[in-house]
Amino acid sequence: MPLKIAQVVVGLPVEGPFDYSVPPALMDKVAVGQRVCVLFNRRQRLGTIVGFKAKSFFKRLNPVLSCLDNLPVLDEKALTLTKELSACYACSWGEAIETWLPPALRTTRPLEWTPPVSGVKPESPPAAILLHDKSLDKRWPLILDMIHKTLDANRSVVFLVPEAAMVDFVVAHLAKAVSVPIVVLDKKASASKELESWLAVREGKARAIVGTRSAIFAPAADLGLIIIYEEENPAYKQEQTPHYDARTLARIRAGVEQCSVLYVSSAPSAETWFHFLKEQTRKEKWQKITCEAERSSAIQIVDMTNYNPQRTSILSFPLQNAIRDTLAQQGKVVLLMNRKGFTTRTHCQQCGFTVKCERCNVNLTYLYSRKVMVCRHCNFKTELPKICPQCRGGYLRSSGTGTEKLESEVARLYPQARVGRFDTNSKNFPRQADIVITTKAVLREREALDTSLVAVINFDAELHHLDFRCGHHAFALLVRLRQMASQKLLVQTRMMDNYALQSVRENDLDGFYKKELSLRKELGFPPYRHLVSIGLRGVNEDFVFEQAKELFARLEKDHSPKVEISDPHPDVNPKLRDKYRFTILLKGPSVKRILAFIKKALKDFAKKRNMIVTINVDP
DNA sequence: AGCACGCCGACT
DNA sequence: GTCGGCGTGCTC
Repeated sequence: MPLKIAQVVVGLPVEGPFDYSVPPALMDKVAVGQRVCVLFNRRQRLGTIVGFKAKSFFKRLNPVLSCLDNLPVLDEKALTLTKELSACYACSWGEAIETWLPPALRTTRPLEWTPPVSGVKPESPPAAILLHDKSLDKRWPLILDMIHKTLDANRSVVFLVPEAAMVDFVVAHLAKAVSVPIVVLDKKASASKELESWLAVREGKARAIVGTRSAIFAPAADLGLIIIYEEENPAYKQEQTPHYDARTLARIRAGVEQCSVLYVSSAPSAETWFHFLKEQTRKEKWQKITCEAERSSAIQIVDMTNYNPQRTSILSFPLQNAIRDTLAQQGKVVLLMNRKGFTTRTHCQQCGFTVKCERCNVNLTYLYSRKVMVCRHCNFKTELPKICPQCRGGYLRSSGTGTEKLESEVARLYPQARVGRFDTNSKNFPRQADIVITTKAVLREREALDTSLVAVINFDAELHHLDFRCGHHAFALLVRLRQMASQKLLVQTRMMDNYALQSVRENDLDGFYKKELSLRKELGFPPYRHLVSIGLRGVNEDFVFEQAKELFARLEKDHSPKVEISDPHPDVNPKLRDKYRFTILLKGPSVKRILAFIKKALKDFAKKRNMIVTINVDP
């Protein structure tokens, strides 16, 4: 029997596929992986053919209106990868495909393209390698060697970096060593430029690809190697739906393509470390390479327990001395602070009123440089009020230290030094400055900097998050900063016995992972068990909370003993952009199992107009 | 997602 | 009576 019916998925949160008839005129054009134009719910939409069948249960089928590509842009591997993405991150196959496609092809715009000549058979079996580099200079020869081997075998390389700002640095490194053209896939290019680069990859004209997270979908022909640079960076996880993790997708894609994965990091995530511990014993294909450092810089920990920054300075005396000594030797200093702006709280001394963002209910930060108050979440800006808007009497007083305040403090203490500031909004690093005040944004520049002294002003702020990964974040921060400092890393803290701090101090990196993994195991966190969060948000606080409680009751009803469900609770930021937010957290041994369970509960949970429900796997 | 259908309150 | 508000269901 002829297979006349096309199975089509669309980029909406609906399960498919949907059946469409194929008109005779399109009979020899349609194919699996082809983008098509279809009428879906009375509207013209982009669809993708994922299969064919002979008969449909539906009486009246709409026809496929047109084929958009001369040849299907999604091959079998892309279909498998997107199917997996939808299964692991709780979105529809159609949504996964639209995530895979470049924005220009998420429309019903037609495309003419020439397929690559491919079909290289892999010479060596695929491998997974963790390059744990305790030194910064030894990683590149190893990385370039693997790239050369892959390109020489006529296979392509996808090089992922955590943020767009690192692309140029990596491209510069590769350009010196690689003779083939390097193409960059990133979202900051215009849609047409982006499509141009994407097509160069799809047509097999570019085999060395550098990009951020989404480049994990690069349609590379004969993919041989995926590199995940600075693997521990949380930016590999997407913050919008679908909340995919490029590190996990790299493993999935490697399985589909039979290619190798190289994780590069000085402080690998506990999850990746765990995989290499476990897999090493099973398959020798998983291997960890450690680059030992020749030397490591000194580390000084300053106990701030009995220190009152109000009375003296936010810079402890040991830090002041260290800065003075470094400046005397013409060395460069970098000071880290996790708060931007001048002051972080402005309140009335008479009535206690605090200036807050009405949309997010958080204190506004005062930016001295631009003379405005700004919300760190929604970017709301307002003037600094002269008198208290509540009691109309008292004057407002500001407190809390940000990078701008620190800058003025440093300028006061070291009037002879050139002081600069660097954060996510800065274009170039102030290389001429003797002392640079910065946020974590400095880490993306670290390989190109020559810094003698690095100091963390308020290390404890890194540990106060309610995130189970904050121990590792603090650890990774210290490891990388220590590498950045040629002379010394200084840490101001009131938590002298914190294990992340201790293991960096003792240079006992393996010890950190042992401790971290045993904690994760004990508390039932990834990688031992998996978390899935259901987020509910909406304008009416009571309504959203009621809905969250009802969903919780539904989940509890057929409670599987292997899945733990938390009560609905307000988020860390309970109100953001005028929406109240609640979360239900589920914990269990398998992601797919938890998702199946959620799907069942969500199925007859009536969708509400004024509320958004999102699912986040291993948030 | 986004649109139609339907079931209740205040209007010419 | 009926206009239109939003809650609910469906999309091949």
